[in-house]
Amino acid sequence: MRLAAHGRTIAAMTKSTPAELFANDSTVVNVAVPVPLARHFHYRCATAPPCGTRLKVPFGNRSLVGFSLGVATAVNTEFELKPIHAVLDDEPLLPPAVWGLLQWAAEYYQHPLGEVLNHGLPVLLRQGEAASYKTTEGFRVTEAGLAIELNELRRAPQQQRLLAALRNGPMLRRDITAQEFSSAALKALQEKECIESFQHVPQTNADWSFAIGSEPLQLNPEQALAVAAIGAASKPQTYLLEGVTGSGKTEVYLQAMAEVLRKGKQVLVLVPEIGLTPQTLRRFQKRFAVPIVMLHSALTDRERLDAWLDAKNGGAAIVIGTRSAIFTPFKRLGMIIVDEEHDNSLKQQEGFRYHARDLAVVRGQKEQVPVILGSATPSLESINNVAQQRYAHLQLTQRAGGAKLARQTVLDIKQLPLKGGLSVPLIEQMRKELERGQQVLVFLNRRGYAPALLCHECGWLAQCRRCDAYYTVHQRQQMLQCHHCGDQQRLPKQCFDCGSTQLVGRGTGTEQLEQTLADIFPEFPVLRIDRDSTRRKGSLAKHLTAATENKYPILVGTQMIAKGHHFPHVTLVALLDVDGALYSSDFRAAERLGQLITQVAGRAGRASAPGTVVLQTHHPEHDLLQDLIHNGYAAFARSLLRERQLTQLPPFAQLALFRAEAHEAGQAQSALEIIAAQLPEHPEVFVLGPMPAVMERRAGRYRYQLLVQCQQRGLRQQLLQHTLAKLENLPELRRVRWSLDVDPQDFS
DNA sequence: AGCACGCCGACT
DNA sequence: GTCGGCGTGCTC
Repeated sequence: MRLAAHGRTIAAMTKSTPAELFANDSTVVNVAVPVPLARHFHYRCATAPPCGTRLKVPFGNRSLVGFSLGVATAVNTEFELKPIHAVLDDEPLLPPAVWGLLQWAAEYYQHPLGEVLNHGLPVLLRQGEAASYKTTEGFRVTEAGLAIELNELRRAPQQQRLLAALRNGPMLRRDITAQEFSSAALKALQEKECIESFQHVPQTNADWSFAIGSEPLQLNPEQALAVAAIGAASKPQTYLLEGVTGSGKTEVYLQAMAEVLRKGKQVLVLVPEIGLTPQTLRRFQKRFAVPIVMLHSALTDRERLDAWLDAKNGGAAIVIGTRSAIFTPFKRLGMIIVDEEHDNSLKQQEGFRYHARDLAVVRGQKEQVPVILGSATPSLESINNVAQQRYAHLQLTQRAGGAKLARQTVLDIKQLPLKGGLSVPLIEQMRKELERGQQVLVFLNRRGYAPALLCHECGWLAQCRRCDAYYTVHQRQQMLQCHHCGDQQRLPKQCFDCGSTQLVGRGTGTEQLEQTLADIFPEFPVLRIDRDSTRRKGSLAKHLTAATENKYPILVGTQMIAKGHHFPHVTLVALLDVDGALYSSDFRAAERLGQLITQVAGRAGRASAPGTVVLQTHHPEHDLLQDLIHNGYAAFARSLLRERQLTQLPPFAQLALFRAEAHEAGQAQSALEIIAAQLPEHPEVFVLGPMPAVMERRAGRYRYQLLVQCQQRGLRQQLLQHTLAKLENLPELRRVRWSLDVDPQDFS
């Protein structure tokens, strides 16, 4: 139906065919459809569904759920429009604040509105489910069922058992079948009219009463000041709560929240990863006797929708969730808390690449609620926003209970022999600590046995066939594994090049470190915590609990242990290899290293046993390390910030990164050249590239990048908008995968 | 993103 | 002779 002869504008259609003029579907509605296309689509309908309601619409030969954007004006199309299939909501699905936030985000991140709107919804709503609790069938005993003697059913033991169970209270069908009652027994009892079915509706109360569970803790002066400042603000604003590890940030959150909850308002808490939430949840539950809802990945789609509805209807007082929870609708939002605001996992790294912390600040402004960004190691962006007086600064410099911050030391390992990554002085220091009955934490950010497999005779290294990377040796599984594309193969016995059997692992991973430590300290059990040792569900929590008890004097871990958990018995923390980040090409490497070291150091110690941190390095004199160790993260971060200003890097410049991937390097590169050619010349805009990504080939694809650097956000916005519109239909770009990342966090 | 249409290899 | 590989083009 694309032929011009068949094509008619709406105007022409209504003029030429009077029958259609009076047809029921003469209105045209604008629809945002969840496809990666930066345009909207028009459909016919009788009366335009209100803007913000979901519609079911035909799209190609499939049927999609999209959002009504209201009546379309100036429709002039060559196509005959299709009618919408159905209107799914009576009223706009999202409250204006969330709708506005999603519109804002689509524009800011230059991502198609249809996909952005879709992203803000629980899966079931994306699929067109009604935005309501689902009633489920339940069963309860009748008068007759109560009157009957259980003995009368002795010849039907199944029925007897079920009736007895139901006499204790009604049950849902799914619980009945889950408890191994037969559905035949259920049916039989129902036919005897001993039981009846009813529709169970989940609790939908839109209100909760505020009650304190446990008493608030006594605040130190700094904490009290922070809580008071948040409570006393005449106008809601954003706060950066910068508190050293163990300074009691959570207590400040709790007491600031109490005020909000007391007024009957709801609180949204964003956490970087869900590994932390059981702890946080327990603490919140203990303090407040109010409904708390968690949004985590283990929920079923229905549970997630129910939680979403609880927030929207006002039934949930507190919602704790990861980054996508920033789009949760609330009936009476009163505060947003972003814990560990520096954490990279708050930025989505695929598709719709938004930063939940930044959106939290935008949402706080839109809804006029205070936003608290908390961290022991704030991002340079947030520190700069404090300096620019966009955020209020709240500082906690004292550790709770008088605990001292760990003493940080540098251990020069130049020319020292290493045993599985450990230097002799470190081993001796560990031995001292262990023999005093203390716990030791060894941090190594590399899982597996060894990061490469080397032929001792010819120097050959086992290289991934799909990436510019070496395979990691996994000894226990007898496998080679590429940590970049997931490719696996059996551990070879012979060199592919010279056939030698002298194959050895080069470098050290946590698996090897665990073994080495077990050999050196046979009397002290070792516990390893990394993605490999905690693969099974719930085993991370189990490992973390085991680590806090004193059963394992030696802890080995990766990134995973750097977050949230506190190990009070640990008095010595060793970081084995921090050198990689010192000379990285990524301008954020130093910031991340400082955060990592400080966070890992903060896992240790308590009042009676302050900790020591040992950094093994080949560059003990490096300015970054010296600055961090002698002046602490706060000062370190501020000197990095000055450096960023001199070099005109974020937060003093606004970046956007185009990425392209293709099976041939030339394709990826020329795609970005085409994009670069579309970028308008401007004296305040710098374009860098196209250049190959740090790992040029990954999973069989060549990857290139094009960096756009701007002084002003507004300028960047205009520029990107203008450019993307032109890219829309370029046939040269169709063969490659390309994407745009606004405020890129990670350049890999 | 999906999904169909469309031209070239290893299989009943 | 077909089933199916993924290149390329379109979606109101």
